[in-house]
Amino acid sequence: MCMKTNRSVQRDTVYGVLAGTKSHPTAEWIYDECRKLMPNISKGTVYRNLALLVRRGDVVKVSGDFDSAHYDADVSPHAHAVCTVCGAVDDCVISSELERMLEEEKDSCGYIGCGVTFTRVCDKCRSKHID
Amino acid sequence: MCMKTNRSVQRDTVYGVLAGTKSHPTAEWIYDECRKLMPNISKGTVYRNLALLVRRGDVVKVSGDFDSAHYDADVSPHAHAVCTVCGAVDDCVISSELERMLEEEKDSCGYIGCGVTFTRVCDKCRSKHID
DNA sequence: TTCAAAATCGATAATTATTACTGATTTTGC
DNA sequence: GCAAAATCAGTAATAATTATCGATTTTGAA
Repeated sequence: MCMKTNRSVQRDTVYGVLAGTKSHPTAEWIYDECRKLMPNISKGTVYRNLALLVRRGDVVKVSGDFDSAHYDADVSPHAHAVCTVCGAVDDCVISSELERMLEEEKDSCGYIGCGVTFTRVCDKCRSKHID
Repeated sequence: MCMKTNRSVQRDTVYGVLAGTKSHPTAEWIYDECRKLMPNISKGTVYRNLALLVRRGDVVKVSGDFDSAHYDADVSPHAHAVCTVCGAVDDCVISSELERMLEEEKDSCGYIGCGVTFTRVCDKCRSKHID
């Protein structure tokens, strides 16, 4: 059983599904994927374990404006780009200089975490809307 | 009627209430305040106008992890500090150097907006939890 | 000013995401 | 091996937000 998720095979599955994608999925998507591996896992179990993993710092919720929460198993400091049309979330490489400054700001003010979210219209949505 | 909100007195009220506070309130709080000024404004009207003001760029949703959305009439680029215990949102002064770098990143990548959210335990919550 | 078209409203119903509850099952640590 | 603690599946409940709809208000051209 995975070091990070020990004590339940369901928790291991939830974490494994999330860690295996770069799509920053919702709880619903994670639930669907988990059911492919473990057909009668319940939605409550997915929510409960996601909340626990977030509490433990093994998973982060993506900061942004969504109808439903998005999760990320990559807890290293990095920014996200969110499409204002379809809501898709992508990782966003920022300069190490900017990253350093954010870390410094965080540490000097005693903050726990920092989320940076840029908004945009993604390529897919832009190519559809040829206004 | 206000330049930014024209076409409806209800919209003007919603915007006025939001612009008159620095508390980054939820739709529910805004609704309660609006009712003090206009007792039979409906909740749907508050939600509809907030969504419209966000679409027009006169209001922003605060980026973060909340049970319900928080709004801000200050659309200038600035960061927020969110308490992980009570959810309170405060403005967060960041260095002009950091602000400049975020603007640069935004512009060079063609992003529309940028939200920076630090997490922390606020003074009020810290003083209660003397663990 | 007048009046039809467009926008907006209040009220309420419906939807959706998330959380809470419960008795059964699994895991842990002695 | 076994009792205590943790977790589960399933389901019910809650809370935030959106959709609908007939009535009212606002707009803009005649």
